Amino acid sequence: MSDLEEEYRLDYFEEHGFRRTECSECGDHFWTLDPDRETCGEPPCDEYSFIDDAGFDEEFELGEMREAFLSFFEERDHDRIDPYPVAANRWRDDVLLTQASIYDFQPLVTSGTTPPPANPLTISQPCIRMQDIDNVGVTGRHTMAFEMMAHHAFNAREDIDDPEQYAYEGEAYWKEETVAYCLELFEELGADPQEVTLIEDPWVGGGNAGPAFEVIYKGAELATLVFMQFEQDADGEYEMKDGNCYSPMDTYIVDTGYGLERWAWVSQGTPTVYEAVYPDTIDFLTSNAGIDHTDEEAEIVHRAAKLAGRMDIDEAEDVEAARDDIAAEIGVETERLRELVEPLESIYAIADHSRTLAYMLGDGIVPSNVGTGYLARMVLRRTKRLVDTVGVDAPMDELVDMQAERLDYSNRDTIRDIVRTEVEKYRETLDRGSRRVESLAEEYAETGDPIPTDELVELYDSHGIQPDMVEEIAAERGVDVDVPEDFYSAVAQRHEEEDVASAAETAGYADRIADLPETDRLYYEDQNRTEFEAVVLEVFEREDGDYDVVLDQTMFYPEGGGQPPDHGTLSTEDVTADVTDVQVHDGVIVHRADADPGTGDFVTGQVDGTRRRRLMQHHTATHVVGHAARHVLGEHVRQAGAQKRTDSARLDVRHYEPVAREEVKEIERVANDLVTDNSQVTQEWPDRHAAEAEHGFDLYQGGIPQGEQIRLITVDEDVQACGGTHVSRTGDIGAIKIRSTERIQDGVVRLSFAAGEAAIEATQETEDALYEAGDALDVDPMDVPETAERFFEAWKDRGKEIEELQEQLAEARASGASDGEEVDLDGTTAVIQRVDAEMNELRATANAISEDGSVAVIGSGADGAQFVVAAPEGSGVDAGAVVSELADRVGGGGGGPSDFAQGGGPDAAALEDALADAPDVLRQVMSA
RNA sequence: GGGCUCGUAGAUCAGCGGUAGAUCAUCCCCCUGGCACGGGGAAGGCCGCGGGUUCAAAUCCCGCCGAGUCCA
Repeated sequence: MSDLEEEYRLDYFEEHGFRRTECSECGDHFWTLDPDRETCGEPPCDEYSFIDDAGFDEEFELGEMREAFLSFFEERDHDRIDPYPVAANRWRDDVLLTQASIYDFQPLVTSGTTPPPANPLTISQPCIRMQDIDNVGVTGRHTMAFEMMAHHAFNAREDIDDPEQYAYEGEAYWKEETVAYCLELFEELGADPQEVTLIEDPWVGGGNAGPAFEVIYKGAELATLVFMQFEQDADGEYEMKDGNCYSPMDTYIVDTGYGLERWAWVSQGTPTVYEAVYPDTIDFLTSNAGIDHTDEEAEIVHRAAKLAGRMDIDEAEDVEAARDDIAAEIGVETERLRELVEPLESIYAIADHSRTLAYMLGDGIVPSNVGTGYLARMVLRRTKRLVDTVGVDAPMDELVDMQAERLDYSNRDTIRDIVRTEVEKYRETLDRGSRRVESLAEEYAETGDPIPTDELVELYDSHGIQPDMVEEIAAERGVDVDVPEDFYSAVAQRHEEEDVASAAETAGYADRIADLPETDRLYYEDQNRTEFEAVVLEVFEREDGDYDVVLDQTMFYPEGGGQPPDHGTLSTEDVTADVTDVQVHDGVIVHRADADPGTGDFVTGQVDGTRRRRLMQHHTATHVVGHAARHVLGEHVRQAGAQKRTDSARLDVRHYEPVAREEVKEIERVANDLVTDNSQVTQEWPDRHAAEAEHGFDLYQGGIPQGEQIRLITVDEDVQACGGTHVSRTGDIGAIKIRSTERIQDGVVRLSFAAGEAAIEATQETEDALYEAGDALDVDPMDVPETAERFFEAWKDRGKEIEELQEQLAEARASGASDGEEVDLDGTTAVIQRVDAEMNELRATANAISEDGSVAVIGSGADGAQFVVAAPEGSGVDAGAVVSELADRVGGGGGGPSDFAQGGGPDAAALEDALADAPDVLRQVMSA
């Protein structure tokens, strides 16, 4: 195993007089200019020394700092790149949120598949790290939202067999320049280089690794310089700290990260990072919450923050532990300190969370119960709780809007709307929750037991009610709550048994087609042609008897982008094979055919034109409907999935509330206006970075394509990266009919629609249903709604009337008792009667008789054989036992409480005999 | 994407195989000089929809629709 030590020996250090030494406290190796330095500089080995003693010549606000950084690197031949969205799942599917600037370039750029937008480049990338959520506000240094300033260089080895296989070649720069830039930046800002240390700290992440420096200045970690150059490899010669082995890659990448907030903080020397980042917001929130400290109190808070900053506090729990020490050092009671500091901690967190929400919602995340939407919902609810606890009296949408304004988002109205909707939803959840907890607390108040853990887990997991809320409500009713220390792991326990379905291994194509050339895709050349000539390159016989045919070129569109494959035929002079499926694997298009056209032969391909045309209409219509939905519902609307068919298509779209009927009509109108405009639908193949720069990541609503060139489809103002086939003018769609909308998940709405002939068919189908309903009701179709309503009302009235009549009839029967047999049972009268009617009537009759003081045994042969037995109180007859015995005689069963029972069986023929035996049965039961 | 919970009167919920209930709201009557309260009564239900099991389903099973919630 090679050690990485050599990797850190740079000429730069040699030339500038740096020395390598080992920290006397933690044992890490680091580089320094200071001949006397013994410790690495990072807490806990050293303390923060910039608080009240700013680290640079000038103080920088956030924007100033960002500009200083970016222009510094611009002056040194880096291209400035616009930041990417915080929703990283807009361009990659392995993560939800952007957590570092390098996320922007993974995986396609780092692997060398796609060129970077510029090389080298500099960027200030907004990031969100949810894992820090508990620390925000409390530790003084953690923020959930932050900007990672960075300079990146993408390099590829030239001493390999085929340097051209990568999207970039040669070396922009590597370690020497990276370190030099970093220290030059410090010097330019007026930092004392003697106080800078570079700690050797190998980096590992996402299957890659490499040497790295943590750059520390006055106790604060201000930059990380990562030299990504290894990839995971079981046979690799470098063993990294994660225990895996790594070997060198052909590409090697400079990945740096400079935390903008920390740089601004160090430049200002405020006690906490929040005061440097959100001075205005904090002023607003403190005055709004009515927090007004005396000079003495302000001094205590200031000293406490300063002390906390100096300590090694990396987690919120550490703060709690440190609170006593801090209070002692300042000379105040711990409790007093807590009262002063805790509201401020909440306010810091509110400021940070509001900014996080502004980023998330500004970048188009819609709150939901899945994905990034869920994360946004969690942040919003947490913020709302903090706002309520600390007594801030401003609406949430205003707090978020303040940040959105600062971040210069243009969709602020939508953001406010979303926040208001979410807050309202949360209020409803809390209402529901407290009602539930109240009734539960009352239940346990009666028994005197504490509310057990499994009830708590259930409340949290299924109803979103936090244990502290349960405690609060339960306490009002004097009920204890059993909250275990490891509550959240008890919740996790519940999820542990969930099965992890293993993905079925698909297609054994990979090795079989690896040597075949990529198929020429004729369907992009002329999307309206259906006939073509080709040469058969290879034929594989399938296990099911069909054949997989590979051609040199094809007009057949393979399944992709939610568009199903073309069907059609491949013919030679001898054979005509039906094509029923077309798939693409690594650029090789495979046609599934029911006959073997013969390898090496010429074939004539014929695509099923009707099917293709219908699919194209639906595909273009999908773009049109998406565009119309965006127009009507708002800019946040984005595709969350789509499927096209020959008779209909569906488009799933992110939206935060149900789509109203009026909105559906409006979308339909806008969409059909686009059809009427008959504008050209164009395709082009621009460079991907040029396309991204011009149109943004909204291009990738249908998925993220690979490669340096991407295919763009433009329909009116709507531009999307799309591999599907499209009609050439919007007029060719014919018509668009939205058939239904439904809520797929919270935050996702499905629009189902039909285009072209299918739209006509869909309309006809709906009309048919209406006509049939009209026929059935014998009214004009237009009168169906009114008539249906009238009929439904009349039907309900009749039900009530029947019930009333049945009761009257029952009473008449009971008082008349003419056709019933009366039996005397030790002073109590029993009436045995056959009434061939339905159960309701039987019950009513039995009830009426029983109310008159007699035992009732009613039998019916209307539907099999059925009995109802009712016994007045004190009769000594167990109705359940009687019914059970009688029902047994007609081949069934029955039962019920002793005063009223019912039952029956299929054998109607035995009913009379059973009723004849009833007196005996009654006597038997009474004596039993 | 997966797990869990819930759909019963206008609202909130109970019932969880055997006659559909409570509270609030609504309407009427009584009490009062009037109001609040109190008392008496009435009206209000495709028990989400569709299948299945059963002599019998609001209740058990399956599917669908709708709502909520936790996790990745």
